[in-house]
Amino acid sequence: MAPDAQTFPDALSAMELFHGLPASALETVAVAARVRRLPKDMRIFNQGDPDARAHAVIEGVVRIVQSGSDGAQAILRLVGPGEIFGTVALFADGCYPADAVTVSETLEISWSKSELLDLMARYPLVAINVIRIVGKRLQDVQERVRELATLNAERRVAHAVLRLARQAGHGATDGTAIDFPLRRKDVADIAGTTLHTASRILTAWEKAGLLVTRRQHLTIRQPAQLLRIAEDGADQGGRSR
Amino acid sequence: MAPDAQTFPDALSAMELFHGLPASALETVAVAARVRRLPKDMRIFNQGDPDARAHAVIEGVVRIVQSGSDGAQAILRLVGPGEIFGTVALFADGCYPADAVTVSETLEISWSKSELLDLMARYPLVAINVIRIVGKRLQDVQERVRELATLNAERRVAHAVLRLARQAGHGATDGTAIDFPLRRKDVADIAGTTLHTASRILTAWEKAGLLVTRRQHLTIRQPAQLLRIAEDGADQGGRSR
DNA sequence: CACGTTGTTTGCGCTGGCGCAAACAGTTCC
DNA sequence: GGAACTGTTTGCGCCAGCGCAAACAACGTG
Repeated sequence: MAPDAQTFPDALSAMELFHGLPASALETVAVAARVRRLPKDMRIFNQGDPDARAHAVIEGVVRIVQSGSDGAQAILRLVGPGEIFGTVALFADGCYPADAVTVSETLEISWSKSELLDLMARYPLVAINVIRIVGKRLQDVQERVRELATLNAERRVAHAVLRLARQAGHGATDGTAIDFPLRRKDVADIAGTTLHTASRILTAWEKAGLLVTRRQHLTIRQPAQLLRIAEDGADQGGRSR
Repeated sequence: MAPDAQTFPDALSAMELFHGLPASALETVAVAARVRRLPKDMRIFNQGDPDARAHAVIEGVVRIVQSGSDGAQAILRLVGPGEIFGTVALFADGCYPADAVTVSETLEISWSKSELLDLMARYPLVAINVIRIVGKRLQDVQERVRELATLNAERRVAHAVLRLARQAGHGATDGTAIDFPLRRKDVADIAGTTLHTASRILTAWEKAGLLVTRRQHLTIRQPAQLLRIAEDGADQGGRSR
């Protein structure tokens, strides 16, 4: 697990960013990179910081949060292994548009702007990969805009939970578990609601047997039912009324 | 105004997509392009259509709308002259993620996937431009996610109106006018609220003198006050309570 | 083990803004 | 000019879900 020359090429070649590159290219990439092992709850960068770098997660999870002038904040994304983050800032105004904080202990790798530009110039495929990655993310976020604009709180939470499961779900015998600490507040900030409403909804689902929660931990038992709530808005009658 | 060889290079060189390209490259671009003049309310593509092309607006405005399984829809973007749209689909799954409909008569230009890839291969700068454009858009949409998740209806409408003014505002003597047809329903679908709520808010603002509306037309008189509502949530006391 | 910290649940009241419905006002078409 | 259409305003009732507050539960720490 130590960040040595052995584990790197594997981790790098598994990244979508470097998909399709020859092994020799990965060497170049590895040489240019800065790698850090970060403890839990470590701030990697803050909203508005200049001189952005291109980051990626090798192990662990990073939370991307945007805060408003008031305290209110929205979780834009949870970044898992193999995914990049903080990269679009390089090509826009150079300032990070959100905060990045580790959710659990994380192995992070990053490149400076000039290093990334060099890589893209040398391997144009990297640029294509960036476009594909950012494009997919744009589609995701746009879908979320529609959800926030048109769905009620329960359906938004359902979408949030399913998205988390799809992205970070670790299949267990008794369902799909999310294997990093996830607070009620986090679910709320992802779904665009309050801690209280999110808690009530999750509790109701737990009583209906759709999922199980331990402190900061969540396992989905009946994804089909959740999906139905997310899509139809059909509550299965599990909640008291 | 006719789409002839004279007007093209000008329009193309003004596009951010081709920023920094030599004149000779623009010739290549122009040759590969398909250009169409479209009437108002024409559907350019539909959500889910395969075989996406890369589009751009030369004149006019195009509305990008995403619809849910129920009728509810959100306006993701209004595309003005010089802007590209429908392009990220090329690099993702090849299917358009939303509908595109002309808001007014529009001169549209487009390229097929292979043509765009050729252009990017020949002129790597185009790929960089795409990344910058999509990156900026991603930042915009992410900001909107936070707004939808944390702000109340009035502040969301204020942000929507200001965004429209910034993007498509035509400065007149008596304020900033938006010079394409804009219905109350459109404002609502942008701000993530209902036609009724949007109407009430705009009417209140009109009574307070912040803006003037004629049918499908809107002129901002006091952007500073609007900005204050958008930022602080400070209602200027113009609305009766 | 006692204590502080952090996360979760839940009751209660209140309100923003949604939903319905109806009237009204420009526009286009015949 | 009348009729059909499209867009806008507004009144009214209601409820989802926010906000407050308080109790509870799990965890870490000395």
